[in-house]
Amino acid sequence: MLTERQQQLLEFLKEYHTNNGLMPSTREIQEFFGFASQTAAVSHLRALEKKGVIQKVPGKARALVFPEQLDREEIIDVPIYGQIAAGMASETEQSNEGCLSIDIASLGVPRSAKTFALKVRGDSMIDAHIMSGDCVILELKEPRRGDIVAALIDGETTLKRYVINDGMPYLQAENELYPDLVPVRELVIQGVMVALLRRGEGMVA
Amino acid sequence: MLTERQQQLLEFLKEYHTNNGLMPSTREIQEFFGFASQTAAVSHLRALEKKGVIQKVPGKARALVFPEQLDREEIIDVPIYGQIAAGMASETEQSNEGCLSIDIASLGVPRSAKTFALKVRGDSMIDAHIMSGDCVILELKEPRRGDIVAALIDGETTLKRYVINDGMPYLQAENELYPDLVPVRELVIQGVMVALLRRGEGMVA
DNA sequence: AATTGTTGTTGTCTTTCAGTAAGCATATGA
DNA sequence: TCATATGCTTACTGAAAGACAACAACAATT
Repeated sequence: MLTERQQQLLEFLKEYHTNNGLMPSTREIQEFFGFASQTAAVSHLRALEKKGVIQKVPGKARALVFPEQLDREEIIDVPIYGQIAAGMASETEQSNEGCLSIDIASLGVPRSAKTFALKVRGDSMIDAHIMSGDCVILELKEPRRGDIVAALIDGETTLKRYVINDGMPYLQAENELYPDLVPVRELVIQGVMVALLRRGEGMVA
Repeated sequence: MLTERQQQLLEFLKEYHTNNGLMPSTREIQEFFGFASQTAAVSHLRALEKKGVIQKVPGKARALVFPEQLDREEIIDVPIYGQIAAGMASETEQSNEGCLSIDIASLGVPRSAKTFALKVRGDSMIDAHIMSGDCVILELKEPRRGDIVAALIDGETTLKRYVINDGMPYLQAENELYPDLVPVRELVIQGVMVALLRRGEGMVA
């Protein structure tokens, strides 16, 4: 549908946008492609708009938008703090190992929610269908009974189910091989699981 | 850290950006807040930049960026076509039920990959820890043995493991209660699973 | 043979827009 | 008390940037 030249232009727009967070002006496009005239860029943009791959807002500077960006939900950036059951001494230690960017609608959390992510290590939650290597997204909020939580228990963080029995909260593994973590000295809930992201093709049983 | 007025300004910037896909000019900010001067907007922006919540590119029009947007990976929009094992007559029938926007690094697919998503219905893949209600992300590519695939088999689409035995490909459920889908009349692979998104807090066992 | 789309050119015009100077009142912390 | 941050005002400048007119060569259709 797009010609080769138009494809090149679109690619430049995308690259410029991801690098700079804004759109190039027509003269910047002109310069990049070595046009002698600014009008060349303009007419190319017109062609791209006609084919629907960009939208222009007339009269405004750098006012090009990708249509898909417009009807996209708001994106939030969930920091990945590290691995669970493998450290994470305290909440403040943010060993920021990258970010997970996803739209709020798919995550299903309010816009104001404080969220973070942890990579799961171990199979203590396998019966809740949480595998080793999965990335769990947690929200900072009060847990309700039955929630899966990341908890700091006696110095170490684990992912377990939060259960209340006779008014006594404790942690339950979802694997018969693991014992419940009954009455504890200290129990600090660090986050409540709200979503899970599994990645990778080599999903061998 | 931010004053109330600065918070209002930031909120306006975000709202304007999500609505229009670009940043407001200083004069548009002025107009929105009813300032008599454009300089008021400028100095507010300067304050916001000093506090690190926005970045300005000097000399360029509408050149405000949110820092988190800059070090963000590229976002791709994965269309959700519908439910699996519940229809989807053909590949072209895109009953677009929203979109899942996520950064490519977290998805783990190349930028050029053709992807789509399906909501899982049923528990035939429960032993591969794919639950009913999960959202599987699939890529349009050739399956390799052991991959989990969405396949059109005799008119209906299902999510199964792709197995080759004696040069004969067939589909295997990951649940003892379900039979293998052995030699078939037609076997069209619609996508290979590359990721999975589980959502919702009520993750009761 | 005629029309439309692509890919350009030279020029010109006008608006948008960022940036600065200079000033003023009110808070807030050192 | 003095400096600094906040939250504005009026007035001006000049570059940045969009838009248009007119033209031209070369496809690809119709």
